[in-house]
Amino acid sequence: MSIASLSAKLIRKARPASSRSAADGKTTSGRALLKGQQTKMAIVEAALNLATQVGLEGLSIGALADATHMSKSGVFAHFGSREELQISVIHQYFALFERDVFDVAMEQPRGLPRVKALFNNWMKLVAQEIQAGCIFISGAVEFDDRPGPVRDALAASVQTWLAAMNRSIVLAKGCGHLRADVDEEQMAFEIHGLILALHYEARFLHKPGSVERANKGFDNILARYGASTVS
Amino acid sequence: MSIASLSAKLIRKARPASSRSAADGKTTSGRALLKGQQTKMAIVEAALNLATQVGLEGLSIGALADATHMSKSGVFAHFGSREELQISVIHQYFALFERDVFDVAMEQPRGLPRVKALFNNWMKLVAQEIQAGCIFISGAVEFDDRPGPVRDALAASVQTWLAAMNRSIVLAKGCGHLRADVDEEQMAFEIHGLILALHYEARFLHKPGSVERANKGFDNILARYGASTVS
DNA sequence: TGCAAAATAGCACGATCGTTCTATTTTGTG
DNA sequence: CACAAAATAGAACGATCGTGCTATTTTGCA
Repeated sequence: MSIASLSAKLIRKARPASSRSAADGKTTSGRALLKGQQTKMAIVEAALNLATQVGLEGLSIGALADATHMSKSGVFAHFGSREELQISVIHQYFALFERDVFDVAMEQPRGLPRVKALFNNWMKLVAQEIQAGCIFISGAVEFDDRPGPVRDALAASVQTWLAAMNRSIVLAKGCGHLRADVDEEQMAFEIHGLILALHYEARFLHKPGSVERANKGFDNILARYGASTVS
Repeated sequence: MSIASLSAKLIRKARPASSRSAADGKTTSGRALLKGQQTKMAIVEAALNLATQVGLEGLSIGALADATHMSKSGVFAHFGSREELQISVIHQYFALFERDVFDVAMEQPRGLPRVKALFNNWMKLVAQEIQAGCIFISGAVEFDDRPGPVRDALAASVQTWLAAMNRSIVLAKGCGHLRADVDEEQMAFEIHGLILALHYEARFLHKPGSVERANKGFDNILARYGASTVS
């Protein structure tokens, strides 16, 4: 099940290759990819690596050409514009997020276990991004004042993910794992804040113990919103 | 009293003019400024306005020259390099932060009232920055992977402010306004998260009700950390 | 295997950037 | 008022950027 089941086709449009098989040149249906699509996937992957370091705005076609040992025009031809490249990177990151954070958590039963799993996976990703940067966070700053298709794609991805997080909280409340008077939006807001504070203090300020503080903050939130005695 | 009393001379170095009088051409000592320093202040002010919209990295000397009706080289001569311009903007923003957030709050008695005032002023600034952007937040993303003097100046400013916030919490604990077992760093971390979530959800996602949620989050934090019955 | 089509490279363009150098104007002061 | 110094303008530089155009190479299929 994908996050997009919440708001179908919001994200996935005209994405030719599956998001699962990363670089083996096969789709989920097993059909071999054309050479062009294969290298395009490799380019997008390299672009994502680059963007996590320099941001979506810092992503340049020249640097990407060097990283992939291709010519500028060779890279460019796959996208037709820099904006399209940025959007591809956003979709790629969304797919990664879906796989590493969402899908794994969905194996947990609905309710508090799933909420916890979503948070923990999210934490795990952001914690490893202390070295690499999260384009959902850096992109928000880069495009908050810049309307256009890139901003739209980014906002749609983020909103889809936040909606998924929200929905898991609603389900947990429905299961009786959270207090009946819980404001789900409020709880999601506070959790989001913990992630952002972790990213800020660990990645920018290099403050030690940030991961522990984010985890402790989540415990505090659960203690406030959780129904009496749930582990 | 200035924030810098916490870590003296960490921020202020070789800042020729006072940060108080913004554009009247007088220093606090009353001595008239030379024309050059006057226009430099005007440039920095315009640069800050620009930077809140396009970020420190998006700040270009050409655009700044247009905004101030000057020539590129005329603007440039005041700083000698773009980095120095960026650092000037950071110092200017820090001064604004000090005046609007810190100094006003210091009029409150130490303890919970001062902590609340610091948060409320901070909120007020970030809330109005929903339209304009906060360079302490955007700058963190832009320079988290880019070592150098600009990053150093930014990190020093932010750390000075966060230390001030932290100190006010320590004092509140000392006053008995907070529970004796409060982890001040943890509390500051969670508050920082609320501000960051507000900036993210309101400015980037345009989600309504974010200000209220940040305020509610602060109430929740106080409810958890506050000593029994304090208004 | 041959051939059209797809993929990639090479090159050049206009624009914008930070910066430098030199000339001109403006300022402050003896 | 005069004159040195400070402030500003103007033009040009090398670099980098996204992008378009045209060859050349590579691919996949009949």
